[in-house]
Amino acid sequence: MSLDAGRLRVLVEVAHAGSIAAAAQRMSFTPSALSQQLAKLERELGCRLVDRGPGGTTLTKAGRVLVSHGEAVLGELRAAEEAVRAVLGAEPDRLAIGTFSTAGRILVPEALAAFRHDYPAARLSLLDLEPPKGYGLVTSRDLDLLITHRYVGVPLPGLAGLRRTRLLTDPLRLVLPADHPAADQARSGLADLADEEWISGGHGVPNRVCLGTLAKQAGVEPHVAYETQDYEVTLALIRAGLGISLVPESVLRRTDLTGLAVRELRGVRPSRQMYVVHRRRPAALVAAMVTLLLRSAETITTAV
Amino acid sequence: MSLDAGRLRVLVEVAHAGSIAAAAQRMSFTPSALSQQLAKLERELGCRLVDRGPGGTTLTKAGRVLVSHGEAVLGELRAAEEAVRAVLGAEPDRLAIGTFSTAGRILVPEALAAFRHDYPAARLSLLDLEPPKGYGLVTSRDLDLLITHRYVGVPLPGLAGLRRTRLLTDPLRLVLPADHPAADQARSGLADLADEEWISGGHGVPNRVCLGTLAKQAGVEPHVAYETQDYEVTLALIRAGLGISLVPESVLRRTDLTGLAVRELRGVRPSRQMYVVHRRRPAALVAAMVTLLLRSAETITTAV
DNA sequence: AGCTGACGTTAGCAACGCTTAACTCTCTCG
DNA sequence: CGAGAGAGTTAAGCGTTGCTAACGTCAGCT
Repeated sequence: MSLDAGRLRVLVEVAHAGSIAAAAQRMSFTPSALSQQLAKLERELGCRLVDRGPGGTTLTKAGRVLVSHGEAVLGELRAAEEAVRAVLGAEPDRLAIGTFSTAGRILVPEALAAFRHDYPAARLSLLDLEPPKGYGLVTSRDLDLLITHRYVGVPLPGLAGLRRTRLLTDPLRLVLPADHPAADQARSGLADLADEEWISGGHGVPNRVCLGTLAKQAGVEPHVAYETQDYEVTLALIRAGLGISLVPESVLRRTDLTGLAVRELRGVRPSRQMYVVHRRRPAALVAAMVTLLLRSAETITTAV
Repeated sequence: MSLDAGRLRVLVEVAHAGSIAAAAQRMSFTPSALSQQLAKLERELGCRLVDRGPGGTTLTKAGRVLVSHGEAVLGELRAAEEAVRAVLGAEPDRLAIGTFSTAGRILVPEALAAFRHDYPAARLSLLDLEPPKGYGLVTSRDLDLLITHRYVGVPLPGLAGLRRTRLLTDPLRLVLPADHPAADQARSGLADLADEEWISGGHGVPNRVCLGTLAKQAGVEPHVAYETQDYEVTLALIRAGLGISLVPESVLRRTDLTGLAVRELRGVRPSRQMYVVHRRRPAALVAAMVTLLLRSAETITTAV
């Protein structure tokens, strides 16, 4: 006897949604149904898969392993269905793209416009995802394409059977209020800024990890006073004189910079790199979109 | 809504067994149950998957496509289960090997003996399979290892995510009765033997395809009077003076050759090549067995 | 304390899927 | 040529599965 694909789907959905209740809503079931399916799955395997806690569930080690394999199973199931439809003469016309916020503003629109022109019949869907999430959704074919990034110093997620192409390198700039004392120098070292109040992402966010790594190399520990994921918010805080931050070049290019001073860090050249991730043997639509994204990235790079 | 893995399993079993009734027996169900599952699968997809004929079923084009993807799904399901067991500390101890008859006699026993010595706790299972069958069983994890062959001129099956390693090249010899007129010459061409009665496999059997290809190159058409898959039978027929045949070297080495004359074909050097096929990222047991098989193959080759 | 939100449990009911038993079709053999 | 065997399908019956609904439990919060 073998595992049931339906139960695996439940586990994967619960893992993605973060709680049984949220997954149940997505799947149009009652939480009870999912809970029972999970319990049965755990009974079959003889081990716990999720740790039930108030405020949501977290996966056990076995659960994480099973989720990643479950995504592969779901992906194969969809591939099977798609292959039969292809035999019947149905061209795939759906393209689901996952992207992080900045890319969604600076990289995707241009590519999407060109794509609409080349394939007017294609049905596009977009999903916002913050790195390093989303790899599993490509494996399970919920996404055809994932645009993600990685700050240098943060390890890249392993790609099990996926393909990853670098789109562009996005250097990080030091941004401070225009009237800040350090704004006079063209370059400042992290050590010189040890007493500043920093603005960055929360614990574990790549953003924050990168800042921590850089500071550690400089022998200092930054004081993060404000935590936000959103670079627009970050810039507003800086403008208000509440702190300083490292902000990607690509974000700055599309923003009003009045009241801000943009400098380079001394000694190091931090950056984040943007990638596009898709399955091996991409369909025609996927390959076309990758090409357009690369072109869009090139436009940005050469515009520097 | 998506395909059901259980129904895919039914389709795959039916494809392998060649008929609904045979698959039902293997799965301990009634033919009616499988028939209903297949019907439902066809209804869901909106196309026929099997052609019902008296004396068995054959797959439609869509059916063949779905079977190959179904095998991938089943393989992922087993991989998922195995991965969880691995997290729980269970070492895999099962090794299922598929082999064709000659290899089962000349190549496998030596490797198997060494394997038993190195891994006494491993549970081995063997399955007889005639090439080019068996690739799908590796994908679906029914087999961990497939020992197969291919006569030159016969196309190799495509390997979707599998790895194939050549074990050895097995030259084909012309075998005729000891008192046959042509037995005097050390070499004879196929054109010289155009009027002989040949012994070979049935239509579509690689054996037969190879003979046909060689003969076509020589501008003749062989008259196949006796059809058999079994080389022992073939040799017995030759000994009885009923015909001649091409027989692999490896078969001849383990057989009593009295009453037979072994010669080489003039002009061509036909052969069959033996391969071992397994999944990417083989488990420790699989990798060890491959090594032993390669060593066993080397022993045979150098013993020439 | 009492409330809220999230999860687990139990009872009940609907749907699914298997078996039994008939039927169709084709090929085979006396 | 008609009986029989083999393969597959269809219809009816029934057990199992898996859902919902209502209730029970526990942690954190006001």
